[in-house]
Amino acid sequence: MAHEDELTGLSRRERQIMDFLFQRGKASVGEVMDGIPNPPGYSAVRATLRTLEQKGRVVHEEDGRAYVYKPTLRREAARKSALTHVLKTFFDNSAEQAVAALLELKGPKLTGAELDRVARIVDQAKKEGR
Amino acid sequence: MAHEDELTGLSRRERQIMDFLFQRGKASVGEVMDGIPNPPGYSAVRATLRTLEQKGRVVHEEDGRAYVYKPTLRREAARKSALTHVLKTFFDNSAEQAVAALLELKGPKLTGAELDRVARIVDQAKKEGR
DNA sequence: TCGCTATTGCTAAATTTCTAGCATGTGCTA
DNA sequence: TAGCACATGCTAGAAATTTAGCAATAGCGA
Repeated sequence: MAHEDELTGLSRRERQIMDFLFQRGKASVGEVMDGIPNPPGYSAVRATLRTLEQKGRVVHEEDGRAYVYKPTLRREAARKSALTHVLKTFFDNSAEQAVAALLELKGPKLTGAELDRVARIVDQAKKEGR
Repeated sequence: MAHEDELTGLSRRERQIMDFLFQRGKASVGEVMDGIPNPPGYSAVRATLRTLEQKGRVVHEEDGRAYVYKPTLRREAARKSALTHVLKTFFDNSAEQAVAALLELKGPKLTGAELDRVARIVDQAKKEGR
């Protein structure tokens, strides 16, 4: 299960930076530095990114002279992995409870239209289920 | 925003152990050791737990001679914090997308009854929303 | 009671993470 | 062309994490 370490195998900074990259999709060293709270110096960010590349978590492409980094794991897969982990850790693997918490989290900020779309998603799942 | 560090401020082992504690509710040193993958020795687990206690993340009570540790953050709050983070990092803060991914994740393993309950939750949210 | 086992307290060392800074190269512009 | 701005590669030191091991104590069964 090489998957297990997908989430746990990173140090603090590494994870912080990975999260930012997943959020953004891709970013240069400077963008990472500006984007994370309590950032270290430029060199430190570079070094961490280099480590992540060595670990196979990110790749870089060149944009002019500058490197732009992006995660190797597709967003789709990363989402799946993250949700699985949260589900297992905090919700006893109950999707039902997780959905409830999710809706409550957003609370009044969820519009009726959004809820309608969610309802449709649930409906869809039900049809496919049988 | 002392909340920000709620998730990021922990080292690798610390997070791994915290996750386990959230999952279990509470656990002794031995249980932690048996419960996590690639566990270090007994002493290492103890030391980490002590650190976590010092950081205020767990407390211990005594069960006979043995210490039993549990998170200080209530499960409710921990759930909220974890979901918020996942939502922000992987779903552009879209609860809708997250619900979709959640249902897809479980896929065929979701029973019709469970989906019904989810549907009811959505309905409920809709009513409260206006 | 005696010895065995399990547990904690503590100390210290190995390893990893985190960071800064210098050397170097490249393009841009005055 | 000379100098500035900005990027990378690299090295090495500081700080934090992770780990092991020894001493001491308490319970429990033979």
